[in-house]
Amino acid sequence: MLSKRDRARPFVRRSIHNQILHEVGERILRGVFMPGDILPSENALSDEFKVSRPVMREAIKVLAAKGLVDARPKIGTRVRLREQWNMLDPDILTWSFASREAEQYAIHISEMRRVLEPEAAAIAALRATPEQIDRIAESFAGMEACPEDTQEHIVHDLRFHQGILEATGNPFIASTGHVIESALLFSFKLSSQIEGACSDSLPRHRDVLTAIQASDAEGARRAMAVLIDEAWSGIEEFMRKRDAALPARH
Amino acid sequence: MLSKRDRARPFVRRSIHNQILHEVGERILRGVFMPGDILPSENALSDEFKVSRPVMREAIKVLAAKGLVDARPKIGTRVRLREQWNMLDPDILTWSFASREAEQYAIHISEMRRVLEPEAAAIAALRATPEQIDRIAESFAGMEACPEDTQEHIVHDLRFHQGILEATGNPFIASTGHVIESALLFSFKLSSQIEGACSDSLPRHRDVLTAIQASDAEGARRAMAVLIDEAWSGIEEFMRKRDAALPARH
DNA sequence: ATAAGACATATTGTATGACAAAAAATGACG
DNA sequence: CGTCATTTTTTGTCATACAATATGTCTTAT
Repeated sequence: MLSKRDRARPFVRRSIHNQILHEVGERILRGVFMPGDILPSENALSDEFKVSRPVMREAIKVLAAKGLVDARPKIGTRVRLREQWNMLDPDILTWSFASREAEQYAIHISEMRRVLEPEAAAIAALRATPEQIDRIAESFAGMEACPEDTQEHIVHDLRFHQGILEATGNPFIASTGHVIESALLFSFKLSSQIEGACSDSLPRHRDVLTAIQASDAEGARRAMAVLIDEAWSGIEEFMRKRDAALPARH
Repeated sequence: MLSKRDRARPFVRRSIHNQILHEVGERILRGVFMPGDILPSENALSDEFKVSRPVMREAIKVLAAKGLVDARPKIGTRVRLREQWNMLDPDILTWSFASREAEQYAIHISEMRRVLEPEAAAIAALRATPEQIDRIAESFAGMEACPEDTQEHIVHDLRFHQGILEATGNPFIASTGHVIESALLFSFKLSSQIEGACSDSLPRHRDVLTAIQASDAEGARRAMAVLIDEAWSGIEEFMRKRDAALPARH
């Protein structure tokens, strides 16, 4: 039942509970279960997924914890309105990109990066400890070592940005790392669909790194802004190309 | 067992499962269970709280969903490192302010507001629909109607800021509303401890509103920055006063 | 006929007990 | 002494039963 999706996501999903959580969560994000809808009863769901009710309940409780649903006796489990969803939850971010509006989400996430990361870089430039700077520098070295558009490159890229967020010393800003992660994964998925056109973002990353090493807040802010803008226009270009190739979309 | 805390939090906690979730979550944030620690086994915990194991498990699963713990067979349920916690989760935000580092968290949250909200106001100034502007204006009217430092005033204040976040049209930015909420609740709790000194933030709010109504992005950005800075310096002043009054603080 | 109240009903909430699976610790054997 | 099987502990899963809750219906009295 989940075979296709399982192949797409390499990491193991140990527990049955987890598989079901992701399946139902994705259904909600994909609009199979719409906001305001009442989910099938726990019994019906546990029948459908061939699991016991406790397992089903654990999954539903987790969905409720993320703000996706609201369970009440006699009423049932209702899908909450989108405004109530905790879009910054890592799982919800993942599921978002399985929905039909994935590109809309990408646009919004990019906008959020544009708000957060330049400022984070500026703060990091002022506060980063030597160890934190080292970690950012190592990530950059890793990016240089791996060819762009490879899985490994993405990992280092992510570490680079996450390292900056953590170097702000602000745990709340650091927690937005998941947002950046999903953005990078999306751009990777997209760019792997089209040949060539690697934007070569290394010089921009270097600018950010050197500014942070020099405790140059203003420079870090600007370099990061340029980096994100370029990355985003690269993605936009991809999408335009793809739309031109496939004129009959929807 | 939970009576003191129950009195402090007016809203009902329907299910036992929920009470336990909050109790254990708060213990983790308070450092009773430290990162790296293994929680007592499910059986031990369900005994302590006098609940069945399924209920205990549901609570633990929710904690795991928020990134606080990681359960594994034979190993147990380990408290994850703080960097792994999803600090933007509404519950974790709430529990944070029950910890001894509440004021540190407040500082960090304020910094995050300083990053997010001015930009959000600028975006909202460009994109807000008439209905969204109406909602912001109504919230402002509500703030004018209620005396500062009342529960009602806080509610309208929160709606004001949340309305701006939603008016960005960006669901991820809108989801940061919980961060602002916890900041407002904290400042309310703090200011209710000390008499007088209402900072009178109404004029600043009006500045933001009029800028948004005029689609003046730059004006909205600056007005919001001023608003947050003033609010924060008010809080700082409170804390200084209190520290002066209670010199023997650990 | 209408309105108020009691009751049936469906759904989530909680409890109990048992077994499966996994992984670490232990002990036996080469 | 090292390697492999065994034991053991903890979470993972299942099955079933009953309690609590809120909706909707149905009865009854005015």
